[in-house]
Amino acid sequence: MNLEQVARRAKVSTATVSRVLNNASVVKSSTRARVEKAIEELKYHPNLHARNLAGGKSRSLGVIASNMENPFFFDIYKTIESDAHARGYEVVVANTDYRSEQLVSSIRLMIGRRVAGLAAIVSEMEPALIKELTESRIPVVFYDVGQPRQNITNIRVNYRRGIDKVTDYLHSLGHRRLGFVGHHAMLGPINDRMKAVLDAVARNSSLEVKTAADADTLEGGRQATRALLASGYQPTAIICVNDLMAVGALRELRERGIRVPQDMSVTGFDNVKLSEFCYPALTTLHIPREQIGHIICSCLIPAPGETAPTEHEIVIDPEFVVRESTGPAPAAPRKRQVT
Amino acid sequence: MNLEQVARRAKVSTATVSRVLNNASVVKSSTRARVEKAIEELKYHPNLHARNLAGGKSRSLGVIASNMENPFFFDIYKTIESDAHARGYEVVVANTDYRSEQLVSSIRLMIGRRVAGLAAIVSEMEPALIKELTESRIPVVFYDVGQPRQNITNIRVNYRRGIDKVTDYLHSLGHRRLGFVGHHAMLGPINDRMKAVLDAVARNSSLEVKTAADADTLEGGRQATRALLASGYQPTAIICVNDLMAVGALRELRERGIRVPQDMSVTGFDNVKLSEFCYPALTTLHIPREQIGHIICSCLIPAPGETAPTEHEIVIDPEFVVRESTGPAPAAPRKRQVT
DNA sequence: TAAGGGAGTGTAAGCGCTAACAGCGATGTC
DNA sequence: GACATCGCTGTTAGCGCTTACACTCCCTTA
Repeated sequence: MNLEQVARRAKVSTATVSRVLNNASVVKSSTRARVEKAIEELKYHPNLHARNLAGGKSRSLGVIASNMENPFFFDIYKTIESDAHARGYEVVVANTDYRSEQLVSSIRLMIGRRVAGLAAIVSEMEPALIKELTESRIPVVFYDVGQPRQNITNIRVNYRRGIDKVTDYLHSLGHRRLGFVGHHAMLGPINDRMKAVLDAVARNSSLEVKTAADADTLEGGRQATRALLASGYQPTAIICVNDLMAVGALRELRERGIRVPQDMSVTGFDNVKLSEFCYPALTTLHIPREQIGHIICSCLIPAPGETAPTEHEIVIDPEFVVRESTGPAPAAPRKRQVT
Repeated sequence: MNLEQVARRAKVSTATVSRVLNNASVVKSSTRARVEKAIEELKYHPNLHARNLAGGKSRSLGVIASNMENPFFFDIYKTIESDAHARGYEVVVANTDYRSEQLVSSIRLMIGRRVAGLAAIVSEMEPALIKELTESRIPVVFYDVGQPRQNITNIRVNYRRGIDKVTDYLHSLGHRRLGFVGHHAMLGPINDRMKAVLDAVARNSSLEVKTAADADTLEGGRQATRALLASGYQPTAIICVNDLMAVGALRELRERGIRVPQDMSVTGFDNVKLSEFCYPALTTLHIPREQIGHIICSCLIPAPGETAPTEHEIVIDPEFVVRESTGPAPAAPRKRQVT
């Protein structure tokens, strides 16, 4: 089933069929009708590869994320997708599972597909990629990682500011022994969150902290919390690298009979929808995912009659959201509870 | 940057470059090295569209889901993706948001991409699609909807059996007034779940039920529950169409001061990971998502040296999982509580 | 009435790649 | 020494589409 067969059946040339497909208005309506009829009858579906090849363009965006299972990434993706659709673009996604070799192969794949723009919402990085991407001339937006370049825009979150709000708040509630639950991606930005905690502790000699890490999942949050407590360390507050893992932490604490927030405070990060729906609802830091999605799209899709945006680094300040999972530190040194 | 430029730089023909790219073993290793060097230096990325067009094949699968935000769909997708990767296939996804016109356009898109196989994990349907797909000769797997055909395999869940387990269980615990929280996709399979509840109630005159529906999200579950209770109806158990919405229901109940399971029992469906991590953990029905993913892949990707599978309908029996969210019906007619 | 122009359609040259086939030295065989 | 064989590489015809350009009517306009 190709253009030619449709053309033959409609008694026109392939060019005319192509014009109908791309609804160029030059086609006479009677001709158009004939062609459309033929298309319908033949159940013809244009070959997108041929189209892209011949057209040279692609009207599609690539989105690469570390872990789509985490609603944080998904929410950004969702926004990008709907913005892109609104402007007639397709979007194709890829997961990296926080592995940089996956990042590399995904980016190669996207370049191979000749996407019109590429968003990398990832925590891992491969330095060589920057050069490769620069030379590809494709508009790129990196979230969290990478460095701004001619065609590369960076979006960053001011983790330090965010984490400081959390540690200050916890400190003001009397917490002194902190725990940090992170995930396995020990690269740049995640470390930013962790380092921000460590720095805050370093600045204040009354504070201490211990860390644990596991996979970026509900189960991972639970395991990391288990590991943190198994060591015998008795924090009064646990700062989690994100909401998903915080919900996992909540579960582990509940099973140990440790009440939140009476016995232990817990904080998340991202302000994912789930953080309002879990119990207790999470104190967390809001990252404006929709806004990020919009920004990404506006960087990637040139507004009609406009040149590429010149802004190269955008910093976002997370907003502190207090809910139910934090409270005053328990007054007396709490006896370790066993389930 | 195309094959020809690489060929020129490496002083070989385009065919040889192509052979290197497809690592045909016939190329002399010294030649191969020269070509690889040229590829590296030119930062050459083969154009996938040209490749697919010329090759005629595609080694990619399409996966279409109603709502990737719901971990149920995502888990299946994840399994398909990893199986596909293991066999050297790419997978490209699309969301339908439960809208059948989106389904149609997504399927068209996939056909246009000439995917090697197509999985539709959707609850909505468009009858005309079946014929279109049959004629496309692409191997297709439908989950929940559609009818088996020459090239179409169907996977179904025996919702009736599952729901019966739930209603029987609730009945044995003394529940008589039931609520059902569904979502807006009022087509086939979802209705199956709802109809199964209605039928169970019809079979047993001591039971009554009232239904409400909203979006398939946490928030939707909460809203539907609110609507259900706002009517003044006082169920002692709420059966939710899936876990995600059940977690939303849990939230609404908590805010109203209705304790689960003491004042109200709640059940989910799917046994998504979240159902273990929410509070209280959900009584639910397990649907083996990984198994489904594996089945789909095995239907779509022909095993080497094997013909297409002949199995056309596969029925899955959900398994009942009792957790914390269900308990005996409250003894006395409960006074309506206000927050 | 002839020239000009626009509306609608056809022709054909690619887009970048693959793969069948051809070519061509070097080696082996009788 | 003639010839088949093998290992490697080049030539080239598409894959299905888009699009510049050419062309044909038919309608204006002077």
